[in-house]
Amino acid sequence: MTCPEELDPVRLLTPRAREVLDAARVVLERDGWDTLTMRSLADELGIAAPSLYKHFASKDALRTQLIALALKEFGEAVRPVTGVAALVRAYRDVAAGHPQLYRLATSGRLDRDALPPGLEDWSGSPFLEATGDPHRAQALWAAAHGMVILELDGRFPTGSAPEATWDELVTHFR
Amino acid sequence: MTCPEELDPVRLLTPRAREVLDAARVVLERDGWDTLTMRSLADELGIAAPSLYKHFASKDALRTQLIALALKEFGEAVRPVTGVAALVRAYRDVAAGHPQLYRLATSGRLDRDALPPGLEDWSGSPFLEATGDPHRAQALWAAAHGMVILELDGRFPTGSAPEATWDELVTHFR
DNA sequence: GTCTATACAAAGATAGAC
DNA sequence: GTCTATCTTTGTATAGAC
Repeated sequence: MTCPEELDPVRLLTPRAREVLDAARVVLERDGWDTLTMRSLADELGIAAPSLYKHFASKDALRTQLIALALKEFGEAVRPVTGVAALVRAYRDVAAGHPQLYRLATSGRLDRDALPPGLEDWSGSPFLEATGDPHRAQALWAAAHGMVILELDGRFPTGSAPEATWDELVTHFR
Repeated sequence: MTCPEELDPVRLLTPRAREVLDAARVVLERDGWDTLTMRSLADELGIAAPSLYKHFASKDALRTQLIALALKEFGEAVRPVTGVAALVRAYRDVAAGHPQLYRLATSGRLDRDALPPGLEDWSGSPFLEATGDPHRAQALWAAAHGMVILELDGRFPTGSAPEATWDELVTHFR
């Protein structure tokens, strides 16, 4: 289930810029955002660092594109499912599959003006559809995010949250 | 309600090191961790940056002390309350009162070997007491953390989570 | 415990040629 | 679109005197 054409953040990029973006994802997942440098990204592509500035004006512009791409893909990943339990399961899985991208897209302030208008809402709308109520949707999303991010950061004493904890969460919202 | 003496991370610091730590909190809340530098911290104290290394071996050592201090203080803040609703309320309030310290203490990996043994568990134990079950406690903590961190980061469309969303969360766990 | 001076490293970004 | 060369800034940390 793909996102509407007008929300697709990649649609205005040149082919080469998309290649750069793809390489950035690889480096991001390998190293994390803080240690992704314009140099390491250039190395991944086999070019010199200054060449990147022909495709993205700054590292921050690249970051914005990655976040927009994440909103699109995460939204697409959870959209096909039905019901709270399946939604939470899909949300957890897609985050676990792209941990650094998830972290980048969901942590810290968000520069909404730099995103395609409507993309953020579209990305979160599956929670509204699954719960049928805005506040319930927000609470479920926040709870799922809390579980995911604590699990990614290894914050649960056992190392990762037991299935029983996830089950507990789903039960409360069903 | 204070934490047990043997868990207090400050107990081994010199008086001057505590002053440095206090100044670090001020700078942290003002600027955030990423832009807290040894120079800005020294400026706050009115001394030269290299002088700080007489009190803390590295910036990372300072970070560890701040995190330990946060676990202690957050644990103390929520301990006196009784019941899920009051716990969640207290948790939200203490985080909102020290947003940067909360972020530092709860985001990213945690170097558990550098903390006083037992402090992390002690800090989280109010959730166990309020719910009476380990998985339920974990789920409630994760949900509360998700709400708090998304609120601190301005991730809810309205800017902060509506009271109705917090109420929704509490209702599910009561 | 504080200072000055300085080393050392890393990162973002620009200029201008090809 | 890519290169080389370079600028500029910033930050952690050490050495050694006072």
